[in-house]
Amino acid sequence: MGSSHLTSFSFPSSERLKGSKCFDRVFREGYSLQSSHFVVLFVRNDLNDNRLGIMIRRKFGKAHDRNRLRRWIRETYRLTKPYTVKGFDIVVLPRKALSDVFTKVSFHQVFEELSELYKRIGA
RNA sequence: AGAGAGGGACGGGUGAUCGCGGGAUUUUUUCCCGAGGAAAGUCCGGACUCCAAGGGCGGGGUGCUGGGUAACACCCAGAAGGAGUGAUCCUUGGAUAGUGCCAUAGAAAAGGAAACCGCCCUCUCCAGGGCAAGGGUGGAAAGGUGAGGUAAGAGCUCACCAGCAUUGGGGUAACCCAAUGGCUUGGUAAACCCCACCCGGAGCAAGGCCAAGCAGGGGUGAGUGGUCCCGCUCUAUCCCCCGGGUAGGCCGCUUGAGAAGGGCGGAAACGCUCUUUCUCAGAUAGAUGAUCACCCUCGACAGAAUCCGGCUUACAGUCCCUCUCUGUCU
RNA sequence: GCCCCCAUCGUCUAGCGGCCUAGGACACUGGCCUUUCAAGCCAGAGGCAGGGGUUCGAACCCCCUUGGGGGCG
Repeated sequence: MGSSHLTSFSFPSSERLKGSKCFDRVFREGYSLQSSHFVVLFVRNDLNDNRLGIMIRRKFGKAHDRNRLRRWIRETYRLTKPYTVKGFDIVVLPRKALSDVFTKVSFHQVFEELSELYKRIGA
């Protein structure tokens, strides 16, 4: 019971989306969900798990801010894993509106917004 | 107490839970480590790797002097000039090797030439001659100030000052001091340049190995192409273009001009030496975050990507050391 | 990550350190013309990315910062 609880929140490297072919497939065939600050693209894969990819442009901000946003997106994915439908390749993109207000945004706001989008995957 | 000057250290802490990267132990867990003073800009200097092998040159860089260093455009000490009451700070080769430029204004902007308003003499005027003190122009006007001298003036003469040259002395040197001489020589080298010293080029996506796959394919060139560019020289069936195929894994990859402490040398930067001291990120879609509790001053700038030595830029706040000036009290 | 390049009116661009208070084209505004619009003519507004330095004087020369763009196995 304890071990299943541990694995449910983990984030191994097999659950990360790698390779430009995989990204191209999501962009070409995927469905999109949008909020005011994020775009989530997803497409069904042949695996039992989800795979998460994050794309943040250099234009978004300095390296420190890009790292922070990437960690927040991954943390949100990790914490909402038990409530998310399995078997999809997911790509998360920040929109331009986020980079303008990013210094004032907290983790909770990102978490609220992204977890809503994650729940709608596959619907 | 106030106002400053110089230099250094730190960059929230502790505990718990979940999660991530690496290593050790091993077959399943457990333990250990895990961003910065700037990791940044890529502005310099190296180490390292490749460029078939060379050769000088072009070209580039640095710029008071001496020392330190693997090396530097960095650091330390000193010199000259400038700013400040001061602690301190700022600047730095050569303009008598040559060339160029100095718009407008101004008479004249650099082989020593020139005269607009002027001054003086000859003189009725016209005109001729002497002069550069004063005015004016300009960022800058051909040494400055004072006295003598003169028709008026002028280094024409003299004194002092600035500057130049020579000689002597001190200092490793930049330079300083003294004497003598002739009376004088604009600014700009972050303009070309001269002098002294240094530099081959590209960069870890360098480069090497393995696996898979495609087509041992087609075309141009023979003094063309490549070694950063140009020229010379040397070498080779080589180079380039079009089209096609992969874009996976491993090595490089982190122990190093390393850190801490002690001793010695040195004025300092720094160097030498010892410790059975410490080992301190190594990812590759790219690891540090979230939650809870407590405390304080409620946390700025901001994230390693081959590695070091600097410089520069960004930065909330806290602490320490040395020194200066002003005011008050004893 | 490493290595380069660029920055001039709203846009595309000229520009020997002094002629530059920066020229031209399109676009914009106002006027003339036209019954009206377009075209044409006349006039106007609007810029050297920012900060230091060299120079008597910088769009131009030298540093630093910022913002764009490109190349690589």
